[in-house]
Amino acid sequence: MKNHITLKELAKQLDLSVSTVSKALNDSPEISSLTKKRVKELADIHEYFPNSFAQGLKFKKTRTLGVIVPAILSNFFSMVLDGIEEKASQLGYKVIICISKESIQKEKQAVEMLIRSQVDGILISPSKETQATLKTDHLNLPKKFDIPIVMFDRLIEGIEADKISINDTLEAELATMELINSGCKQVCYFSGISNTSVNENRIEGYTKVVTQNDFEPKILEVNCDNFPVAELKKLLKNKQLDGIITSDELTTILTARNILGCGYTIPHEVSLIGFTNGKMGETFIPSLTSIDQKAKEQGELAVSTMVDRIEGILPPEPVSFILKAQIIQRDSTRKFGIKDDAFV
Amino acid sequence: MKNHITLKELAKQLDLSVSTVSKALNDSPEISSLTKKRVKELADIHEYFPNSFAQGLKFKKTRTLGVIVPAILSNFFSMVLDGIEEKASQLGYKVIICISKESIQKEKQAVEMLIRSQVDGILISPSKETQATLKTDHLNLPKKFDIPIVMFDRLIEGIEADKISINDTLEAELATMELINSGCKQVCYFSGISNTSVNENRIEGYTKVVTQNDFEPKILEVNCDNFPVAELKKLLKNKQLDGIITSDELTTILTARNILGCGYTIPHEVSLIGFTNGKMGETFIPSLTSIDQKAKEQGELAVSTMVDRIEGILPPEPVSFILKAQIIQRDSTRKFGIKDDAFV
DNA sequence: CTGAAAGCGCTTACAG
DNA sequence: CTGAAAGCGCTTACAG
Repeated sequence: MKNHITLKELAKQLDLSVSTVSKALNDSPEISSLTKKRVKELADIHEYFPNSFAQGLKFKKTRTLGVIVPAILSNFFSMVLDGIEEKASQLGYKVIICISKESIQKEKQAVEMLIRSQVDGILISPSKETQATLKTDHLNLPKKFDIPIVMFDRLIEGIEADKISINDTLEAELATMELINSGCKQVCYFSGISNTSVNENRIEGYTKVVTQNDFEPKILEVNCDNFPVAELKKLLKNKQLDGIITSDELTTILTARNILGCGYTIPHEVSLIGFTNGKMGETFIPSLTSIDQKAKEQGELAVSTMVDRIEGILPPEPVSFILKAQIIQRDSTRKFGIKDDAFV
Repeated sequence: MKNHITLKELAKQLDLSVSTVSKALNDSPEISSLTKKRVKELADIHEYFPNSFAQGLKFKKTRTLGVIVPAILSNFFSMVLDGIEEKASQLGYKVIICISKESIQKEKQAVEMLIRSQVDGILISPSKETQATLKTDHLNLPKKFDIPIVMFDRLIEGIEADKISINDTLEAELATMELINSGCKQVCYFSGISNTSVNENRIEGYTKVVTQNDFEPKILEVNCDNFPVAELKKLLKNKQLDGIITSDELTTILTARNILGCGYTIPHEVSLIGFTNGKMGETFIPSLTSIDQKAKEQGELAVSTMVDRIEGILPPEPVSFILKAQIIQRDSTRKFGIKDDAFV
């Protein structure tokens, strides 16, 4: 930063005033084209960049967005970040990324840090802890500084923020129906992401459809560090399980592994649809039918919504966008029309 | 940002001067403790944060690091980023993340943007295009502005930068030996990341060991969007392949899938060791023996090295750190001591 | 068409 | 112990 040439220095070398140099560089119509040319040439030679602090002090805009995600070692959030980065750089915004590690404490620190850095807006998917405790004071802070928030994927009611998500309830309904239509009698929901709005919505959708079909809803909590094999085995043995909706990529893969490990076949004995469509499910054998949550699109839309908000294009009331997810048919489900043995 | 209270405003309300308020907030010994108390209380009430632009203008330090990675949808780089973010936030640094998408053009834009944002340092793993063309002018730019660079994983000679990596040549040698020791006669290298220093080093190590063992080195270029199944099948059929080193996670998984798809068994007919240890390989059936490249550690070390550099702790000459990778034994390789049928 | 001046919000040597 | 002043690098209304 030492050698950063300044307007002052440029002005001195050109024997002009700082104001003139500034205007020339900004292509002000006030300045003669000859002067502009001289100024720009020298600026090029010295690789002049305007000092962004000075500009920030003036304009009170940083063209920087803060992003807070619960994790980065997650295909879903990686894809969201990919979308965010791509759209932001396309629109000329920088992105500061913070990872809350599902901790409300780290999330709060991140919010404060981003405010102090004067980001123009904050994009956030809240931590599990925040969603579980509903302690959201720190999420109301940015508003006090006039910094808008866009929440994505995991949403919290009562926070003034624009919201981007899919309809998790509906998508869980559709996935459950899909399994039932393909002949499943005992569809369970395997949850590896407790304490998230997303999970609760999916359970709601799942439960609704299962109940309508006179089945008993059955939810298994999965700790990915210690998969509940015994429970799975019991369900399989007692014939209480022939279809599964899983909540996230890792849970999906581990579930599939363990089903095969217990000696059952997929999709014949057990069918499986997993939330989040990623490489892991795609490359598993058999490849897994997955729900594409439009991660990248959520990221892109979060950014463009934020930029619209910053630029005052949006109405004052928060807006919500709900993207349509999509079931990607692969080999962990039986195809429609091909009936289960029981129906033959 | 509108409601951001300033020192001036605070001073007015307290009937003090701006200087006194500033000093009080910074705990200067010049200020009486009573005054400090009054000032701090009011600052708390108004949730005062110092304006980081103004501070930046003064101190010429932003406590912000720029990071440029080729991709984020990669387990390896996600883990590096995880390490970077964790260490940086621990040391009180913010992180601006840019993704080059393996394009020299995007990489150059990112460098310029980061310079303009006056980051205190830049951490970079260069794009394939940069490594292939060796056009590195844009990587010499930061030095002109006294912004230090730390390169990680993929390195380029001749750039003044601190460097963090593993010894890819050595690790490829060890992996190749491991396969040979377990009885493989025809070890191939499958490359999905051409045009990277990392890849070339691995090929070098692989070639050395294979040649020493009087085998013919054989390298297959893998395009992950269009896996060369025909070539694989031919190699398998002609018995030219019973062991594989793969260059990256996706190539590894696709290779394993296709071997099984061709009707061969892993590890009995073909053994496999893959670079990059991630969830995909761990959860594959069979689980895949992988080389843990210490991704997170590379990220953490890149940050702490950068901070040492910024704080002037390091000697003026660039330093290099080489981390030791580790082979994680899983089920895609035969165990030592269990000889191949041929040896019984 | 060019320039002097004020101001963005902060810090810090210097006075008192 | 407190405050006036200068300065960080930029922009922009205002004068000339």
